[in-house]
Amino acid sequence: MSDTVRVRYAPSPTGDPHVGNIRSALFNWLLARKFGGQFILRIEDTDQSRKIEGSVKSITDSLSWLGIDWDEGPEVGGEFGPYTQSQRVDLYLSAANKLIESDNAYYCYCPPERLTMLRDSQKAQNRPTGYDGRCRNLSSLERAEENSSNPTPVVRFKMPLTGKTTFNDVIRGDVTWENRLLDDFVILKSDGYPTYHLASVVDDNAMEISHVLRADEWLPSTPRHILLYEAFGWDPPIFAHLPLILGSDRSKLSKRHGSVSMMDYKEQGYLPEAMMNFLTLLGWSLDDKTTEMDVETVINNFSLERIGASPAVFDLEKLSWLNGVYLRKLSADSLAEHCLELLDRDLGADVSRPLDWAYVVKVCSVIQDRAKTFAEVPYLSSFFFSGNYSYPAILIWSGMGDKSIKKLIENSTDTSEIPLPEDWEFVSDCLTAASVTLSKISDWNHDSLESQLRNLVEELGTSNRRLFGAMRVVLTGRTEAPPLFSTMEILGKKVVLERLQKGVKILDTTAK
RNA sequence: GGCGCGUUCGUCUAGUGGCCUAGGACACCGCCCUCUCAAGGCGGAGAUCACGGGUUCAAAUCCCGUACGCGCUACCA
Repeated sequence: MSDTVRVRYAPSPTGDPHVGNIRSALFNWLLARKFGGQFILRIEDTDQSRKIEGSVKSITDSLSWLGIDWDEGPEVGGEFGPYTQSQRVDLYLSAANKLIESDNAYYCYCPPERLTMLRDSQKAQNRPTGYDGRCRNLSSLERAEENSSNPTPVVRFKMPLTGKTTFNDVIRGDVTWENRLLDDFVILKSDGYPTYHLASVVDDNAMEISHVLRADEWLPSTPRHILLYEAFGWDPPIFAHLPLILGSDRSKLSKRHGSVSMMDYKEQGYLPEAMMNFLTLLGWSLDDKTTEMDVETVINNFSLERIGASPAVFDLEKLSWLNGVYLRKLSADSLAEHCLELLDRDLGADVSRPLDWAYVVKVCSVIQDRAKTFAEVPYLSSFFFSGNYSYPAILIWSGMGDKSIKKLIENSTDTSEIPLPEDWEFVSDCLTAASVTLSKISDWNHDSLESQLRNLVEELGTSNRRLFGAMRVVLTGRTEAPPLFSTMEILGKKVVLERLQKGVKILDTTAK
């Protein structure tokens, strides 16, 4: 198989590509790369009404972001082009004519209204829907007559009335349909454009596609394609229908399930490596215990045999976790690079721009273990950039580990109604003492801050938890933040002393 | 309604007749680490392998049926 693999990803330009769609692209690409074949990008724009401007760019951007490249297609060309179906209409037209000549297809003059009525009455009678073949056996005289009232007929494929159609799906094995249950489907529309069925078959043949890997939703129309190949006298490619990707309610993943377009994930701060890894696992597995894999590993081990048959739910939580795994592998520098734009966008207006690069790198190094996506970084690090935050004095006790107060805060709408505990004066004194101790420190770094403050805990007769916890709230406005000494080192002496003094003031004014 | 596909922990999955008293990962719970939150380490709970029949010395794995879910049922792709 190694030198004959030619696969394609054939999206229609109807908007931003969907996660499931890109997963199909990925599996095709993986197969091509594994076996040294070609991966072809073909734009299926045969539905003029659904075309959306900018879609092709969105498609190529999504692929490129993930690191998926194509050997033939828009931008790169290739000897089987053009790779946009609207530029190949003459091919489909002559293919349709060939089928008419060989009595495998015919003109159908039925107006859409008749088709709708037909379908409605079939539904009303609980009968299977489908074209009834009215124009299937028109004489040339009748055709001429129909043509004068409807000069733009469609072309329908003449389905065999008997027999069965079977094909072997790599993932599902033999699948069989009764021909009499299949109707005469349209292959050429009245606007002269082909339907998907004709266009994909003609192109897959012309482009010498060896394997068609597409979503499971295409399985029911595969017998049509097989029959088309037969009518043309062509050899069909190998088919593999990939399991659907579902939303949490187990229906086909769609907009109602949240973000489904690939670029949304880029914007939400996910890494392409993580997305690639995650998508790979949706329907494929390396073995019984590997979940973290780089692209090379996936390519080297990829095989159709290990693709599962059952649909998979898109689990955002697992994606987030996996993204965290990749995010933690980044250097502080590259993490900073990824976050700079987001920080610039999301940080408050009081933060002066441009952001200081070295400072951002330091902040990122301490945020890294706490972020699952880049998008979370501005929030997680905002207090490093601005002291313009507020907190109720009572939050200090929550920071010191007082669970009952923590609960009170959670359950109250107005925290100013919660009275400060009796030891407020001592806490205030502790903060002042810390401020005095720190003001004497000349070598402002993590280790000396740590040793000085640990000594202070002893002197004050309090605990690490309480002193450090109180300081954390005052220095960050939060009870959850990166480790205190690193935070202080990054913040710098001046800012730390200012915030401590402000904290004492907040405490004292609240208490009086 | 018709046709098709699917069915192993909540989720992603391993499993291709004996290695399965069903393995891994996410999520969950507990412990450790610890100045908080994470990260990390360790451990736990969680699947009568949808159900019912066969075949076989032996079935999650093969066969048949049933149920449920999903997909398709356009001059969309």
